[in-house]
Amino acid sequence: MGDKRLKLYNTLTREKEDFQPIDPANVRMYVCGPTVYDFAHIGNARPAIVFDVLYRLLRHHYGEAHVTYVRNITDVDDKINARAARDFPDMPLNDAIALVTAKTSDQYHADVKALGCLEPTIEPRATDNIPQMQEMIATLIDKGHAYEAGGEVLFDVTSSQQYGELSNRKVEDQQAGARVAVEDHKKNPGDFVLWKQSTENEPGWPSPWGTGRPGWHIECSAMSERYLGEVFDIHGGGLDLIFPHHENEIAQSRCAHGTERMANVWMHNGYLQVEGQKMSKSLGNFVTIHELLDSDKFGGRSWPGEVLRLAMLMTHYREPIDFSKRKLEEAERLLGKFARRAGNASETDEPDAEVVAFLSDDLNFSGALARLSDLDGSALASTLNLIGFTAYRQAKTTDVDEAVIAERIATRLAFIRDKDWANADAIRDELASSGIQLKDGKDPDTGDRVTTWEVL
RNA sequence: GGCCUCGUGGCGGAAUGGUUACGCAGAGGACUGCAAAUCCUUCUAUCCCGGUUCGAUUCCGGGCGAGGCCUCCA
Repeated sequence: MGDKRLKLYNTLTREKEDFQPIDPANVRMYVCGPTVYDFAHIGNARPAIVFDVLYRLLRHHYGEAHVTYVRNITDVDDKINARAARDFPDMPLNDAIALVTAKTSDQYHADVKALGCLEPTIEPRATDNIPQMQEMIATLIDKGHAYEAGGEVLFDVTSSQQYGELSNRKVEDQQAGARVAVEDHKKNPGDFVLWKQSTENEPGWPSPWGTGRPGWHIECSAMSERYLGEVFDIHGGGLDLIFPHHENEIAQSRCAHGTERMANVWMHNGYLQVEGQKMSKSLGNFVTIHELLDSDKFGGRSWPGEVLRLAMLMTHYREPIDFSKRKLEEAERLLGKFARRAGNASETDEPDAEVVAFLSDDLNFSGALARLSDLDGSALASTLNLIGFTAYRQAKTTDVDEAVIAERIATRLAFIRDKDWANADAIRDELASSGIQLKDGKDPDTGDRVTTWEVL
């Protein structure tokens, strides 16, 4: 039976299973990363955050040195080409592409860092793995799973008995649907591109099938093999990738390697909506991570990265999430409460076992959250640290002069002793306007007023 | 047309074959000169119809409703 420490829902079997690593000394996870043609939107933030929590949890269970997390960057894609041509029409296409991919991937790194995500162990780029892809394509041709036609190399979906297993689709049904573009050179409408020839100014690499570029699916198969082996533990991504992307990855890898599976556990996060509607450019509710963090485009203000992180985690990763200002506000209040309860405690304790147990049950973050409310001090700080919250306490403590505040508090207390409420309240308002919130308490022994403060 | 999810209180959101977590909001209270913070108490819920069962929100079937994929969108 499986390892009882962790249960994960597996899209392949549609069941929650005990997780059993192939090699506990090296637990291997692959997550589909961004295609760098445009800044990541808040929907893209969800898999980054969800699988970051899983990565941290795996490291907790198996040890930091025993988990390998690969998240790719797709930097060869026709959408990138189109964007580069649009944005830099006067530049040679390949130079424009380099500019677009560099700028976009830099922003992506800044975005996910602000969201509290650890860097993956390895972040391969598609363009650095072209030989690996070509090798896999050659193998697929040799084994009769792929063929050349019309200047392309195509995967023959009828060559794999199990094609459709992940998405529960049958090749015949696809044909019946007839919405797949039928192209003359394809043997079957569902056949997909492994390699396509490039024109002179499109990005291209020499190959036995002409100078060209890889199809979208082959890169993940090639890179996961290179860094994680032919069969690995967990493959993650968004729900919308189940078909065709993941289905095709599985077909490629399984057929090239002759293995029963590509990854043992397939995990998919649910979709995101904004204020009850699908996010789309036409509705005008399309928001990038960058805009949420650094502009007032969403809800009329900017939001700290950890607020976005917490808001994203408040809904179970497999459920659809309705992203809203109200949710962000609730997350922010909660983080503020955590900051007060954690105080200045160090993060040296072991993370709370109950929280770990909740998370280990297919990332039940809501249960974990309920338990977090019972914790304080170091236990709270350490547990929050485990799931990637560290900035919530320091974020806003810059730029305050404690001596000045102490002086103001003393002055106010003197006014209060004289029952000069007007002057006392003036000081409180003055500090409030500069972001300092005073809190009056009572010394339990003497009964004297004790005033503390925090940054709003 | 095929396939996949999901329907829990005002909102968010867990869990469960037998007292329905928790958070936010609301109400009341303690504390306070007034606030803020904190603490205590408290009102609201399992879409509809069948079936299995001693008992279903949970399992099964049907219905209704919502969303998604089938088009190189996480």
